[in-house]
Formats: sequence, structure tokens, C-alpha cells
Amino acid sequence: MSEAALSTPGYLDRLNPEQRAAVLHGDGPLLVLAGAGSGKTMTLAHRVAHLIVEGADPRRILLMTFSRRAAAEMRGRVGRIAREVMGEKAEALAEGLTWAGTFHAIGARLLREQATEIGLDPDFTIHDREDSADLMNLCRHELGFSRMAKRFPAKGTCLAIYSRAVNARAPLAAALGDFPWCAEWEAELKALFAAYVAAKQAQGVLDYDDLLLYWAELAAEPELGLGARFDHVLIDEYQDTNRVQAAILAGLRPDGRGVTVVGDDAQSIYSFRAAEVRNILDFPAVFSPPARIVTLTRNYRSTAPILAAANAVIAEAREGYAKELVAERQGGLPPLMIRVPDEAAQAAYVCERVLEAREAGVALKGQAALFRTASHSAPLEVELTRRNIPFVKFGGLKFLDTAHVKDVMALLRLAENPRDRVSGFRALRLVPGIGPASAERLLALLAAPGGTEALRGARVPARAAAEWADFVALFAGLRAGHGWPADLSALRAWYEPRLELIHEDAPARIADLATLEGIAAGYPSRARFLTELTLDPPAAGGDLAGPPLLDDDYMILSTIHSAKGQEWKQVFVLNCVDGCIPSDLATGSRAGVEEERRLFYVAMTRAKDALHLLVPARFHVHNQAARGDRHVHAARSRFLSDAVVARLAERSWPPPPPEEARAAPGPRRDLAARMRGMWE
DNA sequence: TTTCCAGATCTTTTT
DNA sequence: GATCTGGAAA
Repeated sequence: MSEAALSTPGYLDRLNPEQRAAVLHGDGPLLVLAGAGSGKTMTLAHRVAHLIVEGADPRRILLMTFSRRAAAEMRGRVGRIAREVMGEKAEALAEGLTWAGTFHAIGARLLREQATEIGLDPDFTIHDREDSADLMNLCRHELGFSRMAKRFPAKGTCLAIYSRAVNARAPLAAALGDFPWCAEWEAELKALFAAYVAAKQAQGVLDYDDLLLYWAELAAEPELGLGARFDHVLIDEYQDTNRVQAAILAGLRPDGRGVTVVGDDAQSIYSFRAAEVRNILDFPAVFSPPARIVTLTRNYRSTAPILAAANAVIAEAREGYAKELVAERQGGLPPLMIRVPDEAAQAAYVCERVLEAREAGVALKGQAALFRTASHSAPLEVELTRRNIPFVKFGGLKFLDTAHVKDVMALLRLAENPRDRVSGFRALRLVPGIGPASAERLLALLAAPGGTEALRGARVPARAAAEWADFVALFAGLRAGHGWPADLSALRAWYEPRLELIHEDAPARIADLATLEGIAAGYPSRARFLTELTLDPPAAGGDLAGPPLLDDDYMILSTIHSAKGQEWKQVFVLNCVDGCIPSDLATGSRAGVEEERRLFYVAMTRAKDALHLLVPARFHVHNQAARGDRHVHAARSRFLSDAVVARLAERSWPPPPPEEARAAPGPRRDLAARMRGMWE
């Protein structure tokens, strides 16, 4: 131990013995099994800080988190801890911790740095899921699969199968096990995927999966020196990594030296993305001698009654989880199971409790409503808006998915990489009169060297002729580059007048583009903007209103998936009914139901002081058959078994009228109550 | 060749 | 309820 660490007892004193063991662990592989609320982030931050205090070079530490937000928070905490110990000197050191981020973001950065060594175009552009599906669709048409006698799987399904196969490192036949209705197309799908891979390479485009796949290949080649770049590799949320990510880790540190992985098998909720819970369970045995295991079971987040209910839910899981969490916070009220007639009442209930808590001093930011599916929060959003309660919603539809933002992004991406056909297709068709056929022809021109100039004299349909010179001028300017974010201003100047002609709601869309330019200003270059926005898009809604709103107080609405790793004082879980949690799309398989159970467990363990589980008697179904009643009578979620409900306090809301009120012969029409009700 | 309209389809969670 | 596809008009 260095003198610095010895001279600062306080720095490790705030950790419990298990946490301290994890922080002080030496060089061999380490697995930290950290239950919900057990101080996982704190432990990881202390371990990184400790490594730095002990003399590790922060530029040679690789820290993988599940979101950019988590990475930023981690960097901040590491800096603060290191500063306590080392004073000013620590600032510079913590600044050096630049290799912190998601697998995908770090992969993109490494691949761009080493692109030429591995035969990639350093200016490759990255496709998000929808772009990838569009490219898949292009290949699908070119191979003639869109005109089969029997319907061929849709583009999104094709991409999902492809993604499953590569992320699980499984042969196509195995991946098709999850898509039985597509099994008959195995031969065609194989041809399609070959064409898809060839198209990506020809166009200098990578999809999300490629960022991991190429990285895994890169890491497997010792002479390319990737493993030698890092002394320490730490991975958070390891239960949600897939086999490609495990291969990356194995390639970087084959002997496990300097490797720390942290996670909780009971919180594995991403198997739909080929996450492989065996990664964390089998981790110790990959090495010999096996990795050290440190288990954190003391829960510092939730009160004892909340934790008892959550423990009861996970105890009914089919595979047993080794650890039962122990509450450090005694006292507190049991979680409430609230029966409400419908989703409107559910929304009203949440609003009332939220305002009540705020009056009692709980900031809106300390309160969250969680739900399985983005659409479940719609009635609540309406009610919050009506009552003027500000909120920010995480998960679900993204800002970047709106047509006008995608148009702008496509044009920027085409300027960055003229070979990118999906972007090109979209961008060129913004010129009225240019359809698929012309776009195809123009893109072929553009892909050749000197393409921008070739565009200038290109033949275009008569309808497009008047607009064409303007478009080419814009594009040539973007290719040459006006600087950043000036490129975006130029683009808006061209695009917004057009937007006004096409859409009635142009003002809202133009406001979005202004927001986009505000976001753009935060990035040093167009390339960085395009890459990072694709890999870590901003959350939807009010999040985009920018800094002014962020100073305000607002409540959180979030899908359970997006709530991972977070905590709030008061948590509402909406629609705790069968069909919502578990989602009826997931109840086909036992593994599916088990994952939903863990999801419900994750939702419950986000709560610190108060937890409300809402059970509407009926709920709205969006996607029902034609004339079906759009409401469905719902049974309470199967996860709220009798054993679990025994740990809850059950209520109905609105409460039934008090006994005396019913007994006493009241007025036949209580107009006074109606007047009062106006203000409820 | 483009654009518009009507009918069919398929609905989760995310980097 | 929104999106996609195919066919027909401009």
C-alpha cells in the first residue's frame, strides 16, 4: 500500500467489509455479485479510485458501463474520492479516465483509431436499428424476397434474427429457434445476411452489432496490441452482456489479470438482446485458479418492508438466486397494492400522491412512475400535463426517430460518408420529384470518386430541376465542411422552408431542429456528433428542452428497462396486471416469464421509502382485433402471489365512502360535494 | 417515375 | 393506431 492510502483511513472506512474486500482485491480476476441497492456503484468507484491512488495510470483503465450517464457519474465519483486522498493532484489523474463508456461507444472509438490496420474506412458511419432495418430491406428487395409466393419475414424480423445469431455466436438454425415461424426460410435468410454484410462493407457502414463483432476480432489478434493498451478492465452490469462481449473481454485479458466484473444475476433483463446470464455465473470458472467472488448482500437503499416484498417476489423464481438481501434500513411502511378501477384512476392516484409527497418535502425528482411498455404511461402523461406537473420520460419513442430529425441526420451522414446508401436514399428523396429510381441512379454517381461534382451536372427529372442546383450547392458545402455546428445551420436554412410547405405542424418540427442544433453545439465535430448521438440518443420529451428545464423540478417516467441502476424515494409501478407485467408477449416461454419476474423485481427494488403497486381492474389494449372492446378486464399480476401480497398493504382507490355517510340520509343530490369536487 | 391511396399487417424491452 | 406494401393515377 502506498503512503497516500495509509494516511487516509476515512477513505475506506465508509465501506462495509465485503465492499472493502472488493476494493482492495489485487490483480487476479474478480467477480462482485452485488444485489440491488448494495452500494455497487460506490464500490466500483472506490475500486477505480483506489487503483489510481495506488499508482495505476488512468489512461490505461477501461471502464464499461451500461450507459453514458452511468459512465459520467462514475468518472465524477472517482474524481471526488481520489481528490479526498490525493488533493489537487487527483484532478489531473481523474481527467485521464477517458476510457469510460458503453461497450458500443468504446468499440466505435477503438475501431476508428485502428481502422486502417484492419481494413475499415476510418470515416465509417454507424447505423442505428432503423437504418440497419432499411438496409436489410434494400437487400431483401434486391434478392427478390419481397415477391415470394409466401410472405417473407419483414425487415425488422430479419434484422432481429441476424442480430440474435451474431450476438449469441450461434448458427442461424439455432437463432431461428426463437423465431419458429421463420424457420422455413433458413436458406433465403442465409443468402440475405450474406448480402447484408457485403452491403455494409461496400458502403463503409457499421451497425450496432458490428461495433462488438469487429472489436472482438480485433481483441483476438494479440499482434494488433489491443490487450496491451489496458492494465485494468472493469465491467458493470455484467449479467446483461452477451457472448460477443464476453469474447471481447477474453481477448483483452485472456488470463483475467486486472479484470473486475460486477453484476447481479437476479437483475438480468436483456436476454431479448442475447444477453447471456451464464456470462456472470460461469465467470469464475473461466480462469484457473478461479476468479475471486465477493458478494454484497446488504441493502442500503430500501426500507425493510419494501425489501421483504421484493425478496418474496424473487424467491419464487424457478432458478434459485444465491443471495437474499438484508435490509440495513429498519422501519417504514409496507408497500401498497392499490386497486383502481381503470387507468384514468391510476393516473389520478399517482398525481395525488406525488403532489402530497411534494408538499411534504419530497422533490418531484425523487419520485418515479415505472412501467413495462412505453405506451403504458400515456394516460398518466395526460393527467400530469393537465395538472401542470412537469415530468421527463425515459424509454420509448426517441426524438431521433421523428421523420424530420432523421432527414437532417441522413443528410449529415451522407456528407460524412457518400457511400452510405440508406442515408443517401433518404436525403436525395427530400428533393421533390426525386423518387427511388432517380435516387438509385444519383447514388451510383455519388459513390464514385469526384461524385459531388458529378452530381452537379447530373440529369434529374423535370420536376426536380428547379430545386436541384440548390441541393447540390448545399451538399457540396457540407462535403467541404463549414465547420461545426455551422454545417447544421446551413442545412436547416435549406430544409426548413421545405418543411413548411409539406407539414402543417412545421413550427413544432422546426423547434425540434433548433433543439438539435443546440445539442450539436455540445460536440466538437460532425463525426463525433453523428457517432455519439447514434450510440447514445437523448431521452425523449422534456429532456430535450435543455438546461433551463434541468434546473427545474420534474418527476420521472421510465420504462423499467431504462430505470436500471437508478433509485427514487417514492416509486409507482403502473399496470401490475397479467398482460402488462408479465407482458403477454413474453408469456409464451418459461424463460420469458422468468425474465419478466426479474423485471418486476428490478422495478420494486428501485424504491427507497415508498412503493405503490397499481392494479387497475381493466386496462386499455391498443392492438386488439378490429371490433374488440378496447378495454380488457385484468387479473392482478401472477407475480403478486398470496405470499407476496401478505407483505403488502392492500387498498382500494378511490376509497369507498365512509360508513356513516352511507347510513345517514344525506341529500338526494349532494350539490355541495360536487362544488367541492371541482377542486379535488 | 413519382406520388397518392387503399388494404394488410403487426404490434415490448435497447446499444 | 401507425406503418408498410402494392397498385393505379398523374
